[in-house]
Amino acid sequence: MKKVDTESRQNSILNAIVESYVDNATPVGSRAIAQRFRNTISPATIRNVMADLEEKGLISHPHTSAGRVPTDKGYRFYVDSLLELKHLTKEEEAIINKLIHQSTSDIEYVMQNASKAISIVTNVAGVVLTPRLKRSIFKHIELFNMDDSRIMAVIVTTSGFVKNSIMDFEEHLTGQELTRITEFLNSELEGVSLGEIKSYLTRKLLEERDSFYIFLKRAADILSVPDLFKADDHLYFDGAACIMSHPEFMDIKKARLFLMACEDKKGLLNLLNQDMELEGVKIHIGKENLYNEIQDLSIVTCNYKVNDMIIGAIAAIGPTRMEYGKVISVLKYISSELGKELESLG
Amino acid sequence: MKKVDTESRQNSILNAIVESYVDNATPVGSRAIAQRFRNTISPATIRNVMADLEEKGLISHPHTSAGRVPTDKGYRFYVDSLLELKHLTKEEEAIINKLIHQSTSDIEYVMQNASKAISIVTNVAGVVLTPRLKRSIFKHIELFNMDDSRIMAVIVTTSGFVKNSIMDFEEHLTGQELTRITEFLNSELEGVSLGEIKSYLTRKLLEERDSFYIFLKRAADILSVPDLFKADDHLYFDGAACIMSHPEFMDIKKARLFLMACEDKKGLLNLLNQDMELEGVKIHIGKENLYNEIQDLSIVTCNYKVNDMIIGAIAAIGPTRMEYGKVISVLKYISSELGKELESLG
DNA sequence: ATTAGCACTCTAACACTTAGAGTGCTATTT
DNA sequence: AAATAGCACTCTAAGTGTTAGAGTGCTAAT
Repeated sequence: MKKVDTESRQNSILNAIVESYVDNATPVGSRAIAQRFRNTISPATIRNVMADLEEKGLISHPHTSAGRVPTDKGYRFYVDSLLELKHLTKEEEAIINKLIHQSTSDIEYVMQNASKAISIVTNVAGVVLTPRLKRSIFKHIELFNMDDSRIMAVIVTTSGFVKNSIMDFEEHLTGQELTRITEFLNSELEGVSLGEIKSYLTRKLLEERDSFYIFLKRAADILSVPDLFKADDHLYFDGAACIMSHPEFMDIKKARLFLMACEDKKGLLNLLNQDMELEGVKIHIGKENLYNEIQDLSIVTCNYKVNDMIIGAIAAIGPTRMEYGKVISVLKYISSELGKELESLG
Repeated sequence: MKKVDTESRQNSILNAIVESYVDNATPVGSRAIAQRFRNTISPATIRNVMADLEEKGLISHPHTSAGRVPTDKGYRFYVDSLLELKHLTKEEEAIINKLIHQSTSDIEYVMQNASKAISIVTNVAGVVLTPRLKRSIFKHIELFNMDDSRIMAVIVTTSGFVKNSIMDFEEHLTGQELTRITEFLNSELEGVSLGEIKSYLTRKLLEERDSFYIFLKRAADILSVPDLFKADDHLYFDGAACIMSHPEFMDIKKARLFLMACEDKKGLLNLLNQDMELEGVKIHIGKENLYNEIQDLSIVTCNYKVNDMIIGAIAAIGPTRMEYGKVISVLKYISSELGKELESLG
């Protein structure tokens, strides 16, 4: 009899279990798996393998005599080693493109639609984090007096994002002075990321020692207003309703906990800000490593770029039982399309 | 025997039914009502009155032998004629104030917190519509060249709202020209609402016939960019999770429909924009007159003002069985606090 | 090493029963 | 005439059995 690689058979059976469970949301039995293998392996054999997988902690029994269900660890192994990406259909790409590439210059609208696109195509909730200002590249600044004691600054980034901030400023600057400072900053800061402006100007300050110093200092003071780079922490969310179509949320209690997690902007913000730094798609499964240890919830995140610069992140939130292969592909695709759209707006 | 006013007794019994049902979410029987009246009326009598109320369509039987439940029509009568406003507790006011009067100049944050305040205090979902630009009063404008073909306009309103828009403009204007136009607009438009700017300038145009005409025309052209007043259609939403604590959403199907209604930004936007025009609190009960006829959902809306000018709206969305008296008071209070906060930011 | 066979377990579904809450009607009281 | 007590009736929700079927784990056979 031909020798079978135990390891690889275990893997392919785990793979089958996960996929069957993701499809049907019902514990999967040995018979069902055997059928997936066109009965080339008997249910009894599969039961043995299942026992092994259970010992490894990759699957579990809800009750003595029910089928098997993947554990968090099982999903983890699946996404790390087994999973195959699923290509998007033409229709899905069309839906996404239609939503994202609207001919509008309204970034808010694009973001909102991106989150909607995620949720429609993946059938789980979609989240979009606005472009991080600190990561954005300076394009243009304009300063002007609002009244005697307040200056308004308008900063435009290469990704088309506009940030304005009103600041109190004790000493009144004349329009001329402001214009000079504006011109100076515009010529000086081109291509600098907003996050670096402060240190950039400080460095400049150290170099300069002549009459220019005071002038430069003033410009730095204006831009050091704390509020200027704050408040770009908006999350766009969509798909709360479609989440409810998953059978795991038959129990309202669970549905509620899920929604609470979705509404926890701070937690999501932290997670996205962290994940953003890492390349590619990141997956958080169940209790694994979430800020919030309560429920059967997975989050898949992916950053997006403008002109090859990481600038924000998008995510899908759903039950641990989700189509990871598809979700990953969708996020990658949307990330790329969103990046393109933002470039065109910039 | 003393003669009893049938009408007024019917009313007070309806009142008791509604309030009991709102409290307990369970069909209310004659015994329970009798107890509410400290048994000054017997259950049998109440049954007779209930039969009358049912004939009038104000209450109904879920099943032959269950208690009574208010119909949409019953709620309508209740809110129109019977309802007593409920005062907020000091604690509730404190929660609201803490959320709204943050010492931040970030309007987004204030709006988000206002929606959260609604949902926390009323235990239904809260919605806040951003200040309508068209209703806002012009305070300041700044125009500057982004590059050869694009001008950026930044408009500041008295409510502290800042709107910026980038527009393509065939003919290049020099910085000087732009500055002159800016100065002109600033002196000319003070106190005009953004919605009236267009007609205001058109009127001016008709009056003027001299060399100033071209100049004025140009200014009008710049401000007639369609995008400038668009895109202030953001809704802040909070409380999807807390909605799930209501027993009417035990059935996931209903929960889902409810969430779908909450996510229907367009529908809500329409409703809020309409209601905004009317003074005071507006209530939409059940199938009564909602854009969406599917479910047991009520929406209560209230506009808010800045400097006595109606400028936006807030709303509470929940099951028809909600504490109208409280919700109304809360919306009024939050509307007023939100207005104050915006004035202080302006 | 694999598989067939079989005893065993657990659930989900269905039928049946029952307690209790509530109604509506009628006769009685005030 | 209006209010109420009394009572038969209805319907639900909860509990109890029962059963079919899906699934397991073990052992013996291949």
